[in-house]
Amino acid sequence: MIRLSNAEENYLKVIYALTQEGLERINNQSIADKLVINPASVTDMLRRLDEKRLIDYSRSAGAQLTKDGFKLAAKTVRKHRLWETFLVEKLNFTWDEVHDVAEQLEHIQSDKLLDEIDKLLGHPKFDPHGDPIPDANGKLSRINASPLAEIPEGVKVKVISVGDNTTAFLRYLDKQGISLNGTITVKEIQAFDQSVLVEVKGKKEVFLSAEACKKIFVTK
Amino acid sequence: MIRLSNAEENYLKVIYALTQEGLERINNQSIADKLVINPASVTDMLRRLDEKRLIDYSRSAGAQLTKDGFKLAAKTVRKHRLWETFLVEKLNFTWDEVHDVAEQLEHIQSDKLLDEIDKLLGHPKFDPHGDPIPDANGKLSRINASPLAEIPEGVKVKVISVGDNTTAFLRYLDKQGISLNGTITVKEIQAFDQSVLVEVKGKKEVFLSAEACKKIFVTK
DNA sequence: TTATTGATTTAGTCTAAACTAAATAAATTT
DNA sequence: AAATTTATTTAGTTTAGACTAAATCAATAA
Repeated sequence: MIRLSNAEENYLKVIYALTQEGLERINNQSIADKLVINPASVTDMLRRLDEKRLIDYSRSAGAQLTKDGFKLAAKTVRKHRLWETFLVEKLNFTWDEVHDVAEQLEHIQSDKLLDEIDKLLGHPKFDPHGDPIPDANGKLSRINASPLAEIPEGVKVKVISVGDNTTAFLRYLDKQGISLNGTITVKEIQAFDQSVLVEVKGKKEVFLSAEACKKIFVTK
Repeated sequence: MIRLSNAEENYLKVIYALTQEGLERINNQSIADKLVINPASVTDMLRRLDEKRLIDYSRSAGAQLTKDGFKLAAKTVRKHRLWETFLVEKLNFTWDEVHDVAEQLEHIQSDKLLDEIDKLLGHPKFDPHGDPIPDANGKLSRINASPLAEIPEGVKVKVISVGDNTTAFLRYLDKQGISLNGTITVKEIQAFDQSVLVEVKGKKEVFLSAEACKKIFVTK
């Protein structure tokens, strides 16, 4: 197997993520935004990844993962999410503490380590943020979830995943009593700003901003 | 706390190790040998580490860890050895499989991670090779051990640690039936090459080369 | 003491991965 | 269609951390 640098893995991961998000064309700017780097740097790297046949890249078509690139990207994401799960399940981390550490751990090169962690955790399908963990072939379990922002008044739903893994957002959810698999009932959508009054776990009522509601994914 | 690069941590670790080995003067050449890099590169890095007040460096006196440098080096060693212990204790690694992975894991930056691993393992004092794990203050448990090469004929000893963590050496020991805490009786020291005939665990007799005997540390 | 050997440093080069500023190309708005 | 905005690329720079070759310094041996 090819040995990639951390930077290369991070680029592949971002292209993978943007692809999952359904972007029609992965352009340099969006990659630069995600990685918080200069677009000029992206041009360089995309050319190198194209050289290595990990992506197909052209100015007009943007970047697309090749078969090899997809496999490597999925593996990095798999590692990231397995490590996050491990940290929460085995080492008393909370869901808002795991992202940054997993960003480092995902670059550790050891198939045995990955397999043993997976085994220890019982081959989990979802990470602590509800994101699916790619299996060894890169295949994802999918759950059909909608953003809370699209749920009409009166409907009771279950929280399936969150679309923002930053400490700030997750602590905000903690404060509101919102956690994975918890239930939420939409009480009142405010017409003027799309914020939503919800009942959390059948108890307290809280307001969630429209922004927050786009990042909370739920199902019936 | 200061954030060091992996390379910087590796240099500090090597200086720490050479200091432990009792070298009177840590010179550029010995560092270059351990890291398998060019001595000219060492000069560069030692100056940078001196700049950062992690070592005191001069051509005549060589390199010495400062208080800060020592703390950081000990922490890296602590991480390395805790990870090795974790891999063996929790993830079914064998003692010959852990070194390279721990070389990567030792650079992960997360105090919580380190503390939780330590807690999970029950605050171990020694790693799978019998090397002492520095505590949070850099303090080492010491066991007075001698190389097997210095044990006279007829004496029965216990294996305490090994001075070479390479896969090759450890597999060799496995083959001979030698493991940590196992007993060895010195039967016959060969005059012509200092190789030693030993009885392992009161059963089979094997020959150990003089080289090997320098790397096996034992106690009575 | 001089010669030899070995260690260290200097000077210049290389690579990966970033940067800035300017130029060009493409897309959108007027 | 022209003007403006946005995206991309070019060209040149930077930094860390390595390299080589040559020069210098220090220690040891003849």
